[in-house]
Amino acid sequence: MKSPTLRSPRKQKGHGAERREEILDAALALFSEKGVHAVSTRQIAERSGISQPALYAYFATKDDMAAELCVRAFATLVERMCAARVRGAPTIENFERSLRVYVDFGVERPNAYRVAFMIEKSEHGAFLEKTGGRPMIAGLEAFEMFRDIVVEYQAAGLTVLDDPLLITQTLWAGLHGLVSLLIARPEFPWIEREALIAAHIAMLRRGALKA
Amino acid sequence: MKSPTLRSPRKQKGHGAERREEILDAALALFSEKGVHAVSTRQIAERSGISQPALYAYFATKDDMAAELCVRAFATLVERMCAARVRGAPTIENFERSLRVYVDFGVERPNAYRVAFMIEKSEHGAFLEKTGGRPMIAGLEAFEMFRDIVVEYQAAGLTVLDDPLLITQTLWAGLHGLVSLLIARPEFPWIEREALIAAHIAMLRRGALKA
DNA sequence: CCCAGCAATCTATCGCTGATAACTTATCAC
DNA sequence: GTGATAAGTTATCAGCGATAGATTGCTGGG
Repeated sequence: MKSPTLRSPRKQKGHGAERREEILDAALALFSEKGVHAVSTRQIAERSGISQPALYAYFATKDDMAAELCVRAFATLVERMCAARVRGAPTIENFERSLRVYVDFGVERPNAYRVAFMIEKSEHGAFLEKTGGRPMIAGLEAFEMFRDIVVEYQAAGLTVLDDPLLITQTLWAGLHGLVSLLIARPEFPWIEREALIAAHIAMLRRGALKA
Repeated sequence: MKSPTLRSPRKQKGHGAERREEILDAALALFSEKGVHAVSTRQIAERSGISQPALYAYFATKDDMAAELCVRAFATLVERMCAARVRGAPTIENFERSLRVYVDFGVERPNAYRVAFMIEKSEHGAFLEKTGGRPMIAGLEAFEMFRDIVVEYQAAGLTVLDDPLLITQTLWAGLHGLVSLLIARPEFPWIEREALIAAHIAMLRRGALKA
């Protein structure tokens, strides 16, 4: 008989990948609640129903868990941007829709967004090294998809500038600013969010596309 | 009876406020080298030439040191924006110059910028609470100066939109995106920095001002 | 059936962190 | 001198991420 109140009921063999998913589920929930930094490996272990060192059988470091979640999240961003792209000719409306996909992703998946673009190397020793730069690479894939979209509009003669890389980096920075501030400073006296996002995207579009 | 006479400062090696400045100097140097998170209170103490607990006679927490440095840095930002403002009529060139002041500040004082806008509440427990939101308030002062500038251009009929707050928040987000990415992702394959900054500012200007 | 082997999980612990408590010393007022 | 007080110290705390080594439970060969 296994009483749930017993302190150390050894958890059964975790069937490999399933146990790993359980840990990721727990980590995702906690990270989303409190942010990566505020969550300890002991908390993740407790919610996963295993001991804290057992985590290290599945992940080399705590950052690795965040990195894994981040990579997965970015896969969905690329997916969404790709979907938004195929079903639209290069028009102003579709351009803004593409930018909107990016903003929505960041607002909906703040912790994935944080790990990929807002966490700094210097902040925890060597995050980029520890995770092999995998979140960054996943983020770059999204960036390249973004650039491909920009190339379409530039080829159609709709852009103010000619260098697609310059346009893409500038637009990306513009979008990132809004997303990261909304994530990092939710308590700031923002005007109504929907209006702000719409106005921001419209401003970027006016700055990037002709008339 | 308690005499409210001013007490002469009984100072030892570190003459009161001087000691405090020594600590801030050490902290600033270390923070700039490695980033706030990567510096421990023991390192700061060692460079200050005192024991680690002695720091807590001058600062309630480590975050307090960062906050103090941040507030000072922002005072210089407001100063610079103010200076750039008084000597310019509302023209396109002067508008871009104002935006440029902000970007230059962020690039030159990355650690102050980080503490004010890139560090999150969730990242270290309760940074905002612990520091009484002082860095945030200092940042808001800069924001308000920025809004005042925007109001000038709006009053001169140069802006595309009418709501100064909306314009300011949008422009600010656009600028923040570039600054924070340059700070957080220096290893990203950016195009040449000067060209990027100029193009970014020009894009924001096109999006915000009429023709 | 039993038991060796092995992988998964445990308890215990390391060195580090930020922060606090309690003791000591230097400098002042009287 | 003699307390009082400010400023430093040493010793210590709880919590962190991560590691070492003992221990449990499953599994395949006899």
